[in-house]
Amino acid sequence: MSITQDSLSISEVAEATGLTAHTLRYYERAGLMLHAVDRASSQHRRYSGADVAWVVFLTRLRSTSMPIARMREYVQLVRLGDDTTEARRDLLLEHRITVAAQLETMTQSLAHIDYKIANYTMKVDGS
Amino acid sequence: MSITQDSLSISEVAEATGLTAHTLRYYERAGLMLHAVDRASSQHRRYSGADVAWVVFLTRLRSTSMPIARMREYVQLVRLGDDTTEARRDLLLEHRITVAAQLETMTQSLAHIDYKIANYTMKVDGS
DNA sequence: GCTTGACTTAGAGCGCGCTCTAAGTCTTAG
DNA sequence: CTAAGACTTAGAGCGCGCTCTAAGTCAAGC
Repeated sequence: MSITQDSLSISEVAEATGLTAHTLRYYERAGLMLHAVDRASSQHRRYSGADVAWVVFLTRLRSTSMPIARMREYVQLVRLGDDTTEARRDLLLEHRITVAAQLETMTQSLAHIDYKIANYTMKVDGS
Repeated sequence: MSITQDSLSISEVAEATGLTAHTLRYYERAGLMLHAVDRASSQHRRYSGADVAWVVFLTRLRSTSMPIARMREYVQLVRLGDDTTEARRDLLLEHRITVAAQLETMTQSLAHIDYKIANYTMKVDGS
């Protein structure tokens, strides 16, 4: 598709980010892109490097379970420019707290699961 | 409700586990309990200590994102008794792998988010 | 000119995990 | 005897995050 060009097709971005083309369109519709993605003359989307970097950032928020609606709030702040720096930081800080709690819970649960695994292994291996 | 009695009502278990009574009934219907919960003469559920401990274990599996269907598989193995020890261990080991991956991804995403927070803080605090 | 295939859109559909509703039962207090 | 309140059931409904469908457009290769 692209030879040596600094914009990518939707399927290339899907490939690069691990999202599907469907999901990329959905994210754009959901207002998660900073601006509408550029189009080729064919009306096909052409993602810039910055677009891709942004999508990757979105996947980081998602992988930490930030809801789409909250991500949209963040995007809106970014769109508003430098005046919202503090608000953006606060939003991320708040999110950070919930992520840390999640990690804590998961880590503890994993420890309990590991304990169970160890017991089972004793039963299996031991006489 | 219970004075000094070793069985708990559904709302007490809800309180103790952080689940709702609705969810507790749902879990039972979904086949996640080792056996139907005992009933008082009023037909109200009476959870034993072991029942509560099991529910807590279920919440550990859920907090690590194990799907309900997979949890049900595990429960079925437990019901089948000692012969399934190895199968149960394998199921937990497999789950362990996905949880570890999740933790890894989340931790990395959190690091990126922290980096952003640090940048914002510099902008806010610095001149 | 025709076919193939990657894309486009609007909008419907889906799977999951709850979450709630409605109607009924039982126990206890007044 | 009545009313309140905690429970019961079967089954419907919901919110989220995709995921898919159908019909159409466009560009490239034969």
